[in-house]
Amino acid sequence: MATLHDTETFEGESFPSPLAINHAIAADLIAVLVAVTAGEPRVLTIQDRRALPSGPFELEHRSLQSGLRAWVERQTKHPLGYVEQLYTFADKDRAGTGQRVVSISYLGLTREQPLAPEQEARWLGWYTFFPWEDHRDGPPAMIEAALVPRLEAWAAGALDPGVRQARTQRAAITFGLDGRPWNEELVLQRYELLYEARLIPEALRGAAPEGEGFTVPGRAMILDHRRILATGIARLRAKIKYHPVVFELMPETFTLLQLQRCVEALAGRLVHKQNFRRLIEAQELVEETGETAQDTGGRPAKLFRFRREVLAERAIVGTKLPISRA
Amino acid sequence: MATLHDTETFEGESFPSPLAINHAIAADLIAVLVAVTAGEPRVLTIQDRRALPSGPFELEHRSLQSGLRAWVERQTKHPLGYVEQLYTFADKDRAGTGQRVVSISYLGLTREQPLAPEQEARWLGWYTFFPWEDHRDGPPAMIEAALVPRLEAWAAGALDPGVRQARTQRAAITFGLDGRPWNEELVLQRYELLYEARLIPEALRGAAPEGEGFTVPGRAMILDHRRILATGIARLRAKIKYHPVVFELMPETFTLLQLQRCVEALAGRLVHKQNFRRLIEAQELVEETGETAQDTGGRPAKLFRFRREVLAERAIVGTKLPISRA
DNA sequence: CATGCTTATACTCCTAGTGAGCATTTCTGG
DNA sequence: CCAGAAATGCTCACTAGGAGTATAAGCATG
Repeated sequence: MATLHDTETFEGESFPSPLAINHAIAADLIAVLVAVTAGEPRVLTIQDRRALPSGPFELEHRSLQSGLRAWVERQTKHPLGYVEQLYTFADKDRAGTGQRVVSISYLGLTREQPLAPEQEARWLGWYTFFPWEDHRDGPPAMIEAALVPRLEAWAAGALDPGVRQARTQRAAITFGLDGRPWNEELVLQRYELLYEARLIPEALRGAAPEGEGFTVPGRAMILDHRRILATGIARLRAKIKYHPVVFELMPETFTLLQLQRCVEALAGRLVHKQNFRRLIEAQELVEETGETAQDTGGRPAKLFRFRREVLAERAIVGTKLPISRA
Repeated sequence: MATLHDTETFEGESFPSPLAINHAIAADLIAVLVAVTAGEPRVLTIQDRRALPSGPFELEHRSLQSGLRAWVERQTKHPLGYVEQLYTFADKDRAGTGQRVVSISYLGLTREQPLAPEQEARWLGWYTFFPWEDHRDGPPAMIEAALVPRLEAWAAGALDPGVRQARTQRAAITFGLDGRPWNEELVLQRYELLYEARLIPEALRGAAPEGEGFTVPGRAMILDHRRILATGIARLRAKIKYHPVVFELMPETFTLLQLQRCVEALAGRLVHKQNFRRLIEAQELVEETGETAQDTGGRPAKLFRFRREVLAERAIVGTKLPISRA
């Protein structure tokens, strides 16, 4: 049928009926599957650790979400505790082939299970892909050593002084330079900045021959998979602050320090122990099991379990506007 | 080509290559276009106010986002100040035809412009579709009068006492019953609750013949467009709290009260005037133009303009975890 | 078995943000 | 001149959350 996006008029017919089929395209699902093991955030990868698992668009399921869940659980035997749609990518030439592919990406939280050795899938720490994102021991040295000089060169390379200033400012804000605070949620912005500055191997593909140009440490992935992973990390780092999803990554029972280490692993930065406990307990997110963990290396810690009831008891709040409660 | 989602094994080949085309499906874009006119939040509709504008999946553009922007601006002559992807819907039988359609929905902010009279598109206040969402004059009477009794009946209709209790609790939380606070962000949850309770005409289609069953006030839309609209409203209500997008809905210059009325219109609730001003000025989001508006009916108000620089100066923050700044 | 290391747990202090109300100023319309 | 409507300025009280101190309870080791 005729599509109308060339029509310059805007009359009755100009908006096609929502029932009309406009373009047949190809679609698939891409999953960012996250677990936290031994205090490290990890993602499931395939293809020699260079790709995120992607799968068919299943037609049988009630919803995309349930389709994704069933597919992952069948393929990996990892039950998914939490699933959330991330973003739909359909940029031109994503695949580099001229082929238009729509990829609907999802974030899934799980607990790492042993993978059969013949399987191609591997769990890998996500800081392998984003070494500049782990600030648990302070800002990684590679930021000052490798990123800053190249970002400065990139900024200086702009002809227009306004652009130069804007690039410098963007780098300073996203990477927390010049005494600015580090904002762990800007994962995607940082990746995109490095991409624009052509410091990411993925950005050089097609243009320069592989191997040319200075690139920055951090494992590359195929196509735009690293961007999708960055999107997932950013979403998760934001989410843990107002929704109790961390517990989907924890074992059934855990100590408060384990919980804290898990949050820190995801956020890539440390939190104040006493305040963390105060916050968790004030919200009544957990309850004691009555047991203690003896292998802490110090005073035994009480074991806790997530109070699943809170998911029903509460709705997510979080208000920044001066809203009257009257 | 063969899809692998029936395979129960998980070996090398089980994850198809991301380049593989798994299913050819139909895709379109759906836009929630919002403006605030005369203190009322409005959305652009077509098809006798029963549908959101939807359009073709454009292949020429660099990205989905730019494709949507170009399409809307060409069709409606409304420049879009802000565009954000909402959600991708592909649930089975969304269209009711068995046809699988993927709809990528977007939220766009603009300023209402006159529409040519022959155009099918119409701006309509969004509370026409969600009369229970406007709490600017206190909770609408229709909640107590029309919603609560039917939700109670629905809850009581469950055989299992646990389900009864859960339904009652959900209704109480989402609608702020039993002295609970009203949370304006739960737009989608409220709509889905009413949908599940079969109080929404859209939920009765196909099952019961049209006209049967008690439904609740509020204009219906085709397919799942009202759900998409609810998603957009919810997203916008959340967004205005931590990102300065309201200004995309305002004229070039405005008084602080106009700005406040705009926020209140979107949030569906009132804010404390003095605190609102304090917040806006503390964040240095606006600057005085030097002029005053005389037609306020009282003391003339200073006119302000949005300081666009803040978009570059700042990154969005907002932290709820006890994160150390050291 | 005393000592020191490690971790858990309990309090205290301080400050920025913010909800709420009062008071004063400056306009318009009778 | 007076009432009404906003705009604008200021105070107050409370809370969340950042940071530090102090104490308790285990283990390893000489």
